[in-house]
Amino acid sequence: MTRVTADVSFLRGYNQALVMAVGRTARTFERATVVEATGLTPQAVSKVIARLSADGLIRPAGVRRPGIGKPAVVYELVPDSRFAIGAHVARRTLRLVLVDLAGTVHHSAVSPLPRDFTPEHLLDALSAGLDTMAGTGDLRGRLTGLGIGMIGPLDHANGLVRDAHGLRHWHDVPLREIAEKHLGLPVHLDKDVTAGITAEAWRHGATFGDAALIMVESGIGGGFWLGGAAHRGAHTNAGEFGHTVVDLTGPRCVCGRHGCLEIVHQHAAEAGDIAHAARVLAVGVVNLLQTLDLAHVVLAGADLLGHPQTYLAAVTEAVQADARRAHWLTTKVVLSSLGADVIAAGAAMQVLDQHYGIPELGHSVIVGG
Amino acid sequence: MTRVTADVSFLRGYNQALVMAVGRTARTFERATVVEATGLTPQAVSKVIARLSADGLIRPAGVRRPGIGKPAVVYELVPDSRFAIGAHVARRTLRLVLVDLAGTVHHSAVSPLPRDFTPEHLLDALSAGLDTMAGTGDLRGRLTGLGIGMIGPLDHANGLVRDAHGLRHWHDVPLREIAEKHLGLPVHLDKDVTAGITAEAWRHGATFGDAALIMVESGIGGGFWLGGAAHRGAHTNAGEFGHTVVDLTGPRCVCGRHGCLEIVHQHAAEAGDIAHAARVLAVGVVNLLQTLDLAHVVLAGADLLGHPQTYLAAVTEAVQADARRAHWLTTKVVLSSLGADVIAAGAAMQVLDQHYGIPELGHSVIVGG
DNA sequence: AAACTTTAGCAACAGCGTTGCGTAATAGGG
DNA sequence: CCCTATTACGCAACGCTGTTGCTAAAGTTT
Repeated sequence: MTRVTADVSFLRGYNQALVMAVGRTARTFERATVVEATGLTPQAVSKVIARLSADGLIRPAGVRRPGIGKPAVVYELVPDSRFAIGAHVARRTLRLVLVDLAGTVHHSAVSPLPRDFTPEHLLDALSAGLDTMAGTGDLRGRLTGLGIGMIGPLDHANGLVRDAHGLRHWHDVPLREIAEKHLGLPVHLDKDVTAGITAEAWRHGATFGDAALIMVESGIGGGFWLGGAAHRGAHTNAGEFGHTVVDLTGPRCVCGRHGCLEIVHQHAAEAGDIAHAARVLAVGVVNLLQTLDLAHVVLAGADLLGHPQTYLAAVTEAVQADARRAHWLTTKVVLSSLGADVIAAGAAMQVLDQHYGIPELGHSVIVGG
Repeated sequence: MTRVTADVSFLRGYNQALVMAVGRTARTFERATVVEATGLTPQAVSKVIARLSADGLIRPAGVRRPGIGKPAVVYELVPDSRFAIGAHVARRTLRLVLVDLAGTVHHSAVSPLPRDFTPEHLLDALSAGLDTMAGTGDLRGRLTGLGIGMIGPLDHANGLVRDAHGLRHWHDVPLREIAEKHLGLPVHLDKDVTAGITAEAWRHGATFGDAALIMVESGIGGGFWLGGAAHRGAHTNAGEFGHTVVDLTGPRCVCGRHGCLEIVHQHAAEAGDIAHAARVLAVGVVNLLQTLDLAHVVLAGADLLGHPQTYLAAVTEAVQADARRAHWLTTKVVLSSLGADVIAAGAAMQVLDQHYGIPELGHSVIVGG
């Protein structure tokens, strides 16, 4: 267990991050906007704004005349002041995206990976992709790092791929370390679904409540945003949502149990009954709501996005049927606005978040073993 | 949404809480212990210790002679320097406990509540119980408040009971407000299961990882401790774990869905097959582990504690069978050490936690509607 | 008695947000 | 044209935090 001590530099980072969050959410903002959103005094906001301006992260963008009195200075985030590259490592493909400080995806590219690719294969593909991305513009000094969203299981805290599902050459690979050495960039490693939900949270800003990203793509996974941060669990293994039992008498799943959401859904989909498959998924989603009480559910993944309206309708209907019992149970169900880029973009945003997001405090890590 | 700003007073409270957590976990401690546990400088710890000593929260408890050099001063928490009273409001009973700063339960008392009791009934029972508790010793100035753990749904942030299950007279009752007025004490209101998991976390200290309290008592509920804090969800409605579907073709539940964990479990229990009921519950627990990746599972509730070893064995077996796939997936399953007091004690500890626990920051509240 | 080791704490310091108050910039009224 | 009200901004002093540098205290060992 590690525990971060709180000193004055934490205050600096924390309040700075609050202002950045305002800038990311609102297109433009002024001092009074931040004061209201954060509860800081105007004077404190002035100091923070001065620091951020000096770093080139925000800039004045005109004035607003309040009718009477001195005009207010309007600021805006400088989106292209910082960039990060995100990678989505799937079983057969590598997707790379370039994301700016505002969370906008600038470039997106997919390249195939060899069947049963090795760490070396991946590093070469990353290296080549990074060169292409960096070649599209002069990013020197503005590139904060590379985020990798990958299938698990893995160990986020130590940057270790434990035993990636369906990949033979990935047992206890210290991917973060070797990638940093090979690429000369800070690297952040996380589960694909966790990266994905970070993308949604980063773009929505501080008002984003507890949420889940439901991903259907060669399996069913869930990424969680709880209490203002990504939830990874005790061993970075949260999100194996597809392997929750929804049918005690159902068919045997690859995981050894019977009637997992994933196998029941798969049978329905393979039978061609997508509507039924979507309703099965919806049962699982309502199970999540009962357990975690979420404000947002975001749907993503290639298999799901192949029939977006079918899934959206089924899940929305099930959620509303359940919420009908209580008027205050409001949960928004949406399709991911980033589409197929959501994992890679989220991985990039995790890197940006490490620098310009709310710093973590009292972070306890239990390393299993 | 409200967002708390970070200022120097936050630092004070935060680091103070770190020291208090050390004192609560370890029976005795010295300056060097805190330095290692928190990462603070020795000098900073000295200042914090001086403040806490002045408040009477900790005191010197001898010296340790390191063999060579100046002896180190050994400190200890002063358990009876602060107290809180906790209430567990169930459908037919009210349980009250007196808890000290160390988390020790001093007195526990159960009194019956009339069928379909009203808010007035409860206030009278609370009032009478508090007088008895306070009469057992002079608590003036040392009683920090009353915590209430109650069946939901309720609104934790606003201290409102929305519509307590099975109680007719409890629709939108501002219980926190009227109880504070009636009793002249600060009152904290939360769901029973959330209070329960707080008890476990408070007693285990900072090393307590992600955890769940599984409660089987006229229904099945779950309380969650995630990322170092209680997880309540977007509308204080997290934990309706009993109403997750585990059998798509199962019997219809009171909630309207089919094959909820609660109804399937209930059928098995009513048939007298407790071992089978326990295995059904275990399926639900493993579902939780798959979703949330927990480090601890705590079992509680009157119905479960009537057959403690049966349930403990079934859940432990299921968890280990699942973890067998990966050596690093370690989850501890235990029975609640506080037994029947866990909810009431946890409610009391929530009050203590508000004063002497880690202050929350960046806490966003979404009020549904 | 002198040297060494370990622990404790005083004093000065840098950096944070806050407070008090003066200044800049605009519109409207006399 | 000038004055006033209004709105926004920022300098300067302040209180408080944890940090740093250094000294003092209280033991054991030689």
